[in-house]
Amino acid sequence: MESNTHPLRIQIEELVQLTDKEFALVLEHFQQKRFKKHQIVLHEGDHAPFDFFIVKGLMKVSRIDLDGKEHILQFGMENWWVTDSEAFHHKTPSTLMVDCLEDTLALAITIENKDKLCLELPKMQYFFLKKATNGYIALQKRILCFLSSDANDRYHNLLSIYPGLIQRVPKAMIASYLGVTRETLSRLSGKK
Amino acid sequence: MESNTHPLRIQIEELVQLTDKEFALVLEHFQQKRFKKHQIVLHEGDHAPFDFFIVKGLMKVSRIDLDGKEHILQFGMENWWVTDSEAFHHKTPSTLMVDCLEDTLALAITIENKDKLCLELPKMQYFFLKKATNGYIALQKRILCFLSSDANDRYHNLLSIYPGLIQRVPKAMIASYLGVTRETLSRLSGKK
DNA sequence: CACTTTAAAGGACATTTGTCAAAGATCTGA
DNA sequence: TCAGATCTTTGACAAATGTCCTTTAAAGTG
Repeated sequence: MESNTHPLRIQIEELVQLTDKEFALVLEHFQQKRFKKHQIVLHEGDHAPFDFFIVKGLMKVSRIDLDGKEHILQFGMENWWVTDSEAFHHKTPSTLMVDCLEDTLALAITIENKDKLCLELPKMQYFFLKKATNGYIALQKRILCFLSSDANDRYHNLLSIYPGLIQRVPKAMIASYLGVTRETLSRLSGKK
Repeated sequence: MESNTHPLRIQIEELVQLTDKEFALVLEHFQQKRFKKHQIVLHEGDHAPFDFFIVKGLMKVSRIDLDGKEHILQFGMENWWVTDSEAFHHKTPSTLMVDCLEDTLALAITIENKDKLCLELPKMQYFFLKKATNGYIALQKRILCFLSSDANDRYHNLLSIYPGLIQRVPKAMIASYLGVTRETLSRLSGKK
């Protein structure tokens, strides 16, 4: 892949500029991973050795509750970062499951390499700080959506956050992300 | 206040060690602010010039929706950080309101001083990165709570996140934080 | 202390959402 | 292409929650 058009480089350079050499250094800290559709990337209870930058494909992060119902915390498509954040950063057993909804190509980084990269290239610590801050803001918005919007509004909000997702994911999973049953989501479809 | 027992220093030193001189430098980037109960610290639509570290007192962050209903995104008591994150970091007009539930003493930092401090003292950038990451993890947990728990579970979850809050805040506000009406919360009180 | 405001709880009823069941539609792999 | 699996929609009913209202208690104010 041409370095200048590498999706990871494009994302980083939205926040900080890198030389070719610096980006090469960044890439050295990642390993490329391929997963097949339906493959489980992280089992609940396991340690989470990687944070994944998705180059191509689609993953989901979810939890199965005591009644066997799946609750979807996050979808990850191209250019999204996906992991169990708590397990990854705190080295605790994962409470979430990560699996693939499509064949997926990802760049994987360990917490050790992430810390090392931040020390070697302080720009990258700035990059990760901005990404964490923006992630925090995005989750605040999702919470406000739970507080103030009904399922219909949340559905339309989802469409704007994940353009194209609706064509790639069963509606039952969309419902799970929204916190309603598939029946409720189905009844919503009639409404604007 | 004795420097070694300053609440801000205690919080920072949970993640990075500081010399007396370094902590003095940190403090130089903040200004002390006092607010009275019911005082509005940030009006919706205004710019958010400060992130507040609460030394003493209690604030809330909320939004009033089109029907006039208040939705509470966050409470901030001692040692919590409070602002409209999006408005503060992106310098956009605030979409949230911040006000005081008690007389409050806070340390206020501007985004310019925060950036400057991170450059002067890279440890502090690391500190803010860890805080942002932990904040992200906490919000993920709150979202999972919305997805998988009923209001009763969310209520007990709130009690564990904000010990002592229940004694300081009207139940109607607790209900607003949980995303239910005060009547529903009242019915819950009977259940374990 | 008296007075006003605010908070809490509960009842009655309407609305929303979940649950369970069934049927049709779509996708998928041999 | 066919047959099984998965997905989506719909209906009937139950459960949860919201809305509106009243009553009582508690807190704040002059």
